[in-house]
Amino acid sequence: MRTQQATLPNPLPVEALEPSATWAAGREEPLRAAGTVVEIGEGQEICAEGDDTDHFYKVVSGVVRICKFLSDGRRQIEAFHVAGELFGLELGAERLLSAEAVTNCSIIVYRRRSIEQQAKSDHAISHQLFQHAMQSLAQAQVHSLLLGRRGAAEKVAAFLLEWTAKAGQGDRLHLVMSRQDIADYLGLTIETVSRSMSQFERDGVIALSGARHMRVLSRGALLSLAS
Amino acid sequence: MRTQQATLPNPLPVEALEPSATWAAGREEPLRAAGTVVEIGEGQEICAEGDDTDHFYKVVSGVVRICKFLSDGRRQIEAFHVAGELFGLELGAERLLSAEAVTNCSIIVYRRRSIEQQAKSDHAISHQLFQHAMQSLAQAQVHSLLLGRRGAAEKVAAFLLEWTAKAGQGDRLHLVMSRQDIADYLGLTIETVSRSMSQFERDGVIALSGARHMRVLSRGALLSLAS
DNA sequence: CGCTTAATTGATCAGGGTCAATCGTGGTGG
DNA sequence: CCACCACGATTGACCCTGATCAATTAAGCG
Repeated sequence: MRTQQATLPNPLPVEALEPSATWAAGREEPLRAAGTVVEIGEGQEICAEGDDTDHFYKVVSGVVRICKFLSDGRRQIEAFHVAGELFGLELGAERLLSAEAVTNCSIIVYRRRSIEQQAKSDHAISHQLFQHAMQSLAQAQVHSLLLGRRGAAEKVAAFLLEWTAKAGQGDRLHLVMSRQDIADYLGLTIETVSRSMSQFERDGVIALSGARHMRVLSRGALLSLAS
Repeated sequence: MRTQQATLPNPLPVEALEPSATWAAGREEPLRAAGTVVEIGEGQEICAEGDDTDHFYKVVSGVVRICKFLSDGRRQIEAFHVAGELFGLELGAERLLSAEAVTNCSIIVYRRRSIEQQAKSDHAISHQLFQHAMQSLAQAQVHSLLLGRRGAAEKVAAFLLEWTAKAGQGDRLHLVMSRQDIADYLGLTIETVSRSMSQFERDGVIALSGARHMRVLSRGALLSLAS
């Protein structure tokens, strides 16, 4: 009874908690009712480290970043989440990570207690939560791999590929996040990210039009850069 | 830990089914007798990238490393697993990561299909799988943080702290893995790991006796190094 | 007791961080 | 509508940490 999601592509197939063909019949989307839609402005905090974990969320539209602030002021971005993805679900009583809106966002807020209650009796829900956890895990592992891999160009190339898959339209790509966000996600500085991009442009791999708009001229070059 | 020899179909203990606990509360092993115990020699491969995911595992004794081999020969270690921990569970049909025995190991092999079957009817099992996934996720996030954080000394200090917690006895610590393993886990080279340790010793933070055995003289110093 | 492999140490080099200046873009108000 | 401003991004110069190359030293192990 496992879903037949063979290899997981980058845009996570989180139909979780949505009425799917399999489960919808006879079961009127209980989670939809359990959640409240909320609008969040760009840059606003959704939840913070230390908060209690009595809620979790799903992105309806926009992009959310999950991050950790270190004692010396540095910030590490653990993940970005796009429409359809869950976030903010943690085991402990206190959050270890915070979440912020990269863009204006519309999100659904779920009460953990009530979903937890339903998960006990409704196997479809617990299964979907499990799927979510495993997919987040896979994504976190890919991220670790990315961070461990030396080479600034490799990292930036991998990042661009990740986002052509998530948010690319043909060869066009619009990055909604700042260079600082990218740097904090890749464990680099904004200067290095910027230099890598400029180098890609000089090499004819991408064509920038403004800092956040570009065309991917050679996907193959990016792929081989990202090894 | 607990030894288990039984390989018979699982007579599930009713008491293992959910008490009033939240999903955060770890429960006793509902998986107990559903797998077969296997012995693995040091350095042996347990499963490899590309294998199909029809089994997963639990460490009974010894230490296992989860790793990814890159095209250029570099190796990245995603995680180490010790007694009691599950590993090798993936959503896709093909493995993205491989697992190897760091030391001689005793592990339990579970058939994924059959556990999935049981999880459908036994909420305790699906609950435990979910817990495992969430815990692995948290661990992967900590690892990302470690890799993203610059500073060789910070990384090595954090690694030592991690293992004093996992395998330390008082101030004594025996590392079962090679410098290469440590380096591949931290995204450093063996030389840099070695230099950091030597520096710690010069600073009176640790006292080495052999490469893999040491006493932690100043836990506080390690904590502040790891910030 | 030698042989093999792991670990340490040293010398050098380069990738990327840091500091600083400049450019560009978008937003605001005159 | 345009000038100005503020902030983000780019570029350059320099430096420093950690990688690389190479040589010892230590440690297991038959």
